Amino acid sequence: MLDPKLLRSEPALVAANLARRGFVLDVGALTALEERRKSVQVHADTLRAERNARSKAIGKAKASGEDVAPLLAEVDSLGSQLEQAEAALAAVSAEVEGLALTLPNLLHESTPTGSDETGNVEVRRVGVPRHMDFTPRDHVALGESLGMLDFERAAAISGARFSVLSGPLARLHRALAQFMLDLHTQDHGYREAYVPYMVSRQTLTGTGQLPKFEEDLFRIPGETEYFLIPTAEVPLTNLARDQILEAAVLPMKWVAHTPCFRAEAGSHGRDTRGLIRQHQFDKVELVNVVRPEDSYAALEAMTACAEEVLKRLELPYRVLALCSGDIGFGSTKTYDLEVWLPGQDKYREISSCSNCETFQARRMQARWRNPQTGKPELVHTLNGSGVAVGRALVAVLENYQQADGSVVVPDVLQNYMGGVKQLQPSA
RNA sequence: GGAGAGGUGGCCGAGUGGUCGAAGGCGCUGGACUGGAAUUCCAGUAAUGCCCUCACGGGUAUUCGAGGGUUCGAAUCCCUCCCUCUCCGCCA
Repeated sequence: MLDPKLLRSEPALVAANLARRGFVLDVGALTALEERRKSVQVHADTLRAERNARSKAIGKAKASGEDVAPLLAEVDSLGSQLEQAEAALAAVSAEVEGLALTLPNLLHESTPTGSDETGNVEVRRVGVPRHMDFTPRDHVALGESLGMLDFERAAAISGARFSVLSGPLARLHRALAQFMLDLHTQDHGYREAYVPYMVSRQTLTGTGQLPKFEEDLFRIPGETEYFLIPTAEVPLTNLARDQILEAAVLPMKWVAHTPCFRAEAGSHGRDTRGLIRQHQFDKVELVNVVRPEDSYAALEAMTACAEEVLKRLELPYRVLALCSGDIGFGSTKTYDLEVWLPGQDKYREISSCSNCETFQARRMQARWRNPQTGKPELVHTLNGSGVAVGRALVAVLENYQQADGSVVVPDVLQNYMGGVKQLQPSA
């Protein structure tokens, strides 16, 4: 959510910023709505003040034993007037709120302008794709020929966009997650968390997935409404919800390994093959809750933490600064990490690190006590994948494949594989 | 699932229809005392909207788990829901 004060005082400025996203903010309509809200609220407040004053007088009169009947008569018509005014206020407030929740975040000045992913700017490229003197296969061919990856059984169990991993491949998947968790907790100062995978509507509103992107989520019917988390960003960031944090506890650096569930609405026909786009996938997620002045340094640091995963796995990748047309709803600035996939002969997204500044904090009422002012102020929140486990598995399979269809286990994972150094068919 | 008890400020906790944004305590901040500190004493100490003000600040409204209701007036009474705790049952 944007700062309502800024929205009121500088609507043109806000509109100009959002226009870089291709988002059209109707300043005239917004201003008119705001004017209406203001007058309705002042009216209701005035009536309420009147009523309060008179009620107080009645109380005093009663206490001193006077006859309160004439006072009661005076206040007679106030009730219905106030009721009407409050109903009007509730209606206009709901309208304002509804609008506010659907506005995307302002962009940081360093976010490049562009209309779609072709406008993203490559910041750096790390590692060189390995030369293969054979035609590289994609992870589906590799996994299936190893006999460890089964989309047919998954389809029978659940339908499209699910997978079954088995044997050493399932273990490799687990090894990747363990490796990432250990890296971030031991070397990067993150605190591990185990969090709910089912969350409330309010929680998803806090991080910005709702109300606008409900069709991307899985909702569980039942007496209590739950949604499956689309990312651990949701529960981790909401750890700060409705809190006034002491300055000393900042920055909070959380890491969690969770499954993620996405309906992938609107992506029919995209990445239908393989593990790239599934309804269920695992991810190791990083979340920072920081003082406002630290958030851009934190974004660089968090991106470096995600990159370290790929460096240690010796996977070639590049870093993109997402442009205004491709960046997420709640983010002011985002770096995507794209890993090299020989099977697709291109770089594919494996991590996304974003600074949300106060956008989520305002929705969640996540604050800290600023020692300078002594007042509660909104924190900045950041999130980043560190990294997507399923896609990391894809990258390992494709980059470490051998001519004979076997796959070498990266050095840093061998301890997690009980000494297994290579995935062989029929293992 | 059954029975009971609760949810009040940063924290603990009093408050069963009016002068209650809310006693008291803790914590925190400032001041006095001290060579410095502890102790002690004094004072201050919620958020948010709107209006006025260049500003300092002031006014007003809302907020006592959430939402409805009763009433001139609700932290307080009624209804629904959520959450926490205790005991029992069940269970991983």
